[in-house]
Amino acid sequence: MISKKCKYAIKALTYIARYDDGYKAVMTADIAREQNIPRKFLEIILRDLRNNRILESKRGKDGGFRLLRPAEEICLTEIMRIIDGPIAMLPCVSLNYYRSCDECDEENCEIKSVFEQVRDKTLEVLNGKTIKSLILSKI
Amino acid sequence: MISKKCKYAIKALTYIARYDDGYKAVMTADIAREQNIPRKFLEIILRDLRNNRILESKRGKDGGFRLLRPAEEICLTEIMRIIDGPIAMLPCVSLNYYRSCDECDEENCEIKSVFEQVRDKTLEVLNGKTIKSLILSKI
DNA sequence: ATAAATACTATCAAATAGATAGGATATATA
DNA sequence: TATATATCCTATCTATTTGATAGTATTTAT
Repeated sequence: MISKKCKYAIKALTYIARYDDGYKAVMTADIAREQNIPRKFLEIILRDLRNNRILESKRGKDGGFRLLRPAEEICLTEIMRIIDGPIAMLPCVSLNYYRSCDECDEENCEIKSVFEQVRDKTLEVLNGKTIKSLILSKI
Repeated sequence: MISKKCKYAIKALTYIARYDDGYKAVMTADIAREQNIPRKFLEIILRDLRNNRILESKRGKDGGFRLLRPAEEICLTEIMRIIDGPIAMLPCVSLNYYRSCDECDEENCEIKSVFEQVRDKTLEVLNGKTIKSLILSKI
C-alpha cells in the first residue's frame, strides 16, 4: 500500500498541473478543497515536494505553487520515492533504498528473486507514468 | 514493503516444506534457529498459519508443524494476504480487500488505473509462485 | 510421572501514519 | 505604510502498526 500522504501528493500534483495557467500559482486551500485533502496536512506535503525540487512556491498574496518542471518530466516513481521511500517489497531488492536483510544469507535467499521480478514488473508500469500522462488518461 | 512477519512466514514455510519427511513434524525451535527468526514471534506466525489452514500442528513431545496441503498448492499470494492483508497499492484496486476511497470520486480518479496495472503485473508474477517453486528455484 | 512440545493471553517499546495548532515571514496592493 | 493573504516553520498529538517478549496452560510420547 502507498500511504495516504503519497496519494495526496500525486493528486495535488495533477491538480496543479491542470490549473497552472502560467499566470497564477495554485493555492493550497484550493487544492485542499477540490481534492478533499486536509489543508494543514497538504501544506506539509507541498513543502516536501518543494524541498525536493518538484514544486516552486511563492509566498504572500497571490502566492501558491507551480511545477518546477513540465508535467511530462515528473515521473510517478520520483514522487513515490520522495514521499514513501522504497517501492520494492523487500529492502534487499530496492534499487534506491537498498538495505541488506541482516537475518538471512542473501546469496541463498529463496524469496529474493521473486520480489526482484515483482519490482521489475512494477517499475515497468510506473516508470512510464508521469503527471502529464495521468492527466491525459482522464480528460 | 512486505512486513518482516510475512517474510518470516514464507521462509518458515519453505523450511517446513523442505524438512517435512512424512515422519516427524517440524519444530518451531528448529525453524527459528535455522532461519534466524525470533522464536516467540515465530510461534505466533505459525499459529496464524495453522488457524488459516495452511499448517497443521501437533502438540506435546515430538510435536511440531506440517503442511496441510502439498507445497505446490500453497500460493505465495495466499500467505501474503493472510499475514499482511492487501497486496494492491490502493484500497480501491484491491481484489481481496477492496475499500472505497472516501475522499475521492472513484469514477474520475486519475491514479486508479495505474495502480490497477501495477496490481495485475504484480499478481502475474506472484500467482505463479508456490512454496514448492520457491524451493525448487534454490537447490 | 516427566520432559517436551504447542496454545494462549498479556504486554511492551518504538516507529509510523495521519493529522492539527499557532505563530513567523513574505508579498501584492490599496 | 497598513493590511490582507499566502506560504513557512515548529511543535504536538492520537491511534495504529510493527516487531517482539514473558509467563502460564495444555497436550502428548515415553
